[in-house]
Amino acid sequence: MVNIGDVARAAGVSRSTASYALSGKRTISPAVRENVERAVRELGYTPNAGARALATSRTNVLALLGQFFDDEFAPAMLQYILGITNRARELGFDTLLVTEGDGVEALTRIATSRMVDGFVLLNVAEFDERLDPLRAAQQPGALVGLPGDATGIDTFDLDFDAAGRLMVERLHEMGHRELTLVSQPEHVVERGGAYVWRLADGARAKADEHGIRLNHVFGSSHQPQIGDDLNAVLDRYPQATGLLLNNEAAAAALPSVLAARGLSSPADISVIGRYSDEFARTFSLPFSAIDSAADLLGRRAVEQLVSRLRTAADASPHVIELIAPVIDDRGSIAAPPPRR
Amino acid sequence: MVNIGDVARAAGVSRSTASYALSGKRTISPAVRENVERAVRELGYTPNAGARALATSRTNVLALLGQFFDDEFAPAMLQYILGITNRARELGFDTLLVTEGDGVEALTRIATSRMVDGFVLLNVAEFDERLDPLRAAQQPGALVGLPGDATGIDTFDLDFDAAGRLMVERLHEMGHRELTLVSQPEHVVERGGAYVWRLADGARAKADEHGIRLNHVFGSSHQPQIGDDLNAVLDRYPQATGLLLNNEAAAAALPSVLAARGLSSPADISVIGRYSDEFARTFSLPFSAIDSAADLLGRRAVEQLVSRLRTAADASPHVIELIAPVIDDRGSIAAPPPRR
DNA sequence: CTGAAAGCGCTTACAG
DNA sequence: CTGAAAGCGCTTACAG
Repeated sequence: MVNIGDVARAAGVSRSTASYALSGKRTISPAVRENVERAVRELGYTPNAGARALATSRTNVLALLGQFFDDEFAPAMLQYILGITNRARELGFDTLLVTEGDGVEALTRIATSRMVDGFVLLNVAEFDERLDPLRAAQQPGALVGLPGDATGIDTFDLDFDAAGRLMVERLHEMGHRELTLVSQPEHVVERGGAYVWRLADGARAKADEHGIRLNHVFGSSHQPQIGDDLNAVLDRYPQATGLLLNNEAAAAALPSVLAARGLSSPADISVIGRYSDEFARTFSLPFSAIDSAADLLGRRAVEQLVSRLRTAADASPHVIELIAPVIDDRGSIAAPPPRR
Repeated sequence: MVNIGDVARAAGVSRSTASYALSGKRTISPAVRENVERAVRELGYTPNAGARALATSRTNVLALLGQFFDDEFAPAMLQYILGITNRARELGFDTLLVTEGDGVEALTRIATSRMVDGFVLLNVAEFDERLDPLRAAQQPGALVGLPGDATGIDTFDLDFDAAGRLMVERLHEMGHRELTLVSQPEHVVERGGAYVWRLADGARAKADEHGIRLNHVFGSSHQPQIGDDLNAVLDRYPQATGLLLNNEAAAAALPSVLAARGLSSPADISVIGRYSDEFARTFSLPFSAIDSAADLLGRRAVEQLVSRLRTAADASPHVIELIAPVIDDRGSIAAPPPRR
């Protein structure tokens, strides 16, 4: 394989001059620079990544630590992943995707072997075991998902509290008086999936403010159970005129359930979901929904991480950035039907 | 950061002895070995990945080159990715996920910088531009997806020809005489998505063999267009009693379409899809389907790649492994309804 | 069974 | 504006 010595020889300069000509870290005479660049082109030279990492203590690689649970909605994860890998590349970084079950072990292994310059953690839980090892690591990190204690780590998430409030507020404006919220499975809550209760608490607060009755149930993550769950909910709360879905599987299942019951939205029932726009487009879920902002959150996390890498690691204070919820209107919100 | 010199000093041996004690590449007296192991534990030593890569020319990292097209079904990709990353880790490798648009440029960059020991290419097309650079690279590769010319590269794919045959055969057994195949969008074909015509050709051959009439249409990749497409197909071929779906979006859209038309499967129409079992479970698509075998294909590709890394690169002949299609029976296949 | 030393391919003070 | 040399942290012949 061609190395910088080959380039230097071909250009008739020393290895250090070749290196400087490429990095631009000191002034090089135009003639020499051109010779070096030509040699690079002709020989097809690319620096050896391992050698460069050893010399500079920089790898230009970020680690992306995912967590994939059977009872959460895996397909949604891809949006975060693509946002992160694409933005990282734009900023000059490659991405190591880490999916092993033991995130603590993986993080420690990768941090101490200095394979990466920084970490992005996905699907962060209320008490996330990966956070202390991350704080102990030499490399900085950024979180997608708000933990109970984000001290010392840049954090990005959808503002789920505001999302819950917004859902209720919008339906209140249209005149609804009773709503039902379908959340992720209770397992997700037990595991520390704070976004579930943050949205529920926000919805509850706003409902109380307006004197709206809010029913709250946990739905399954897969069909056909979630279909049964939805039918049960509709049976149990017949007076509810609006459905809030913080559960992607519920959004995917609801069209069939409504059709089977001879109901349509928004004529019979208003619906607001919370899922990514890409997901809605792929399945064309006909429901207005708060965008998960998966792509945006992933990109923001990478941007912050890289900016921290390019300055002194702790130069700037750590941020918690909660994205304001936005409803993509797909026409499933209207006034409730006349009282039966 | 603690290095092998620190370990050696703490154990009272030379750096080479410490290294050999850890690698087991030569016999070490038990006492010395224990001293070294204790030092490693106490100091929390992990070898520096860059230094090791430089010394050994091995990174223990694989590159996973994805291609994500807007008109194919992105969520399905995650299954391949997870199969690959998980199996790689089991075999001692981490995975660099590469998603940038220009796969040729990415492959060349990563190969020449020696960031990885091998490549897995996803979504390989009939004339895939990444194959020649892969053949030119120092590192071996494995493909998921069968190209027109797989010379010199290990290749894994579902046997789509057999899948098309199996779909038709199964419906023929039940007495169907006219079927409609809904494929991916025509754009996918134009881009070289050979699996589309391989399945269609297989279905066509088997249909001809049995004197079955086979209609073939290309469906959209997103709703609501795919819903319209399905309605158009049902209007246009009213005599067809079986639907073959080589299009995930069609499978996701069909339940609503059937419900809206007052049809049910299999009573009114038999349906066979082709998608991953996980996808079916997440959405509980009620249709029998040939499993994409995404997880299995990803794992097999990694296993072959790693075994090639562990022997001489070209020691064994290259394989083309086509996974035999298997139908997951979900009860959507039955005899056609009595002639209207 | 163990150690001293060379070498992997870079970058970057140091010296001119 | 440029070069000779040290050093990053490993592994592995070479020598004993």
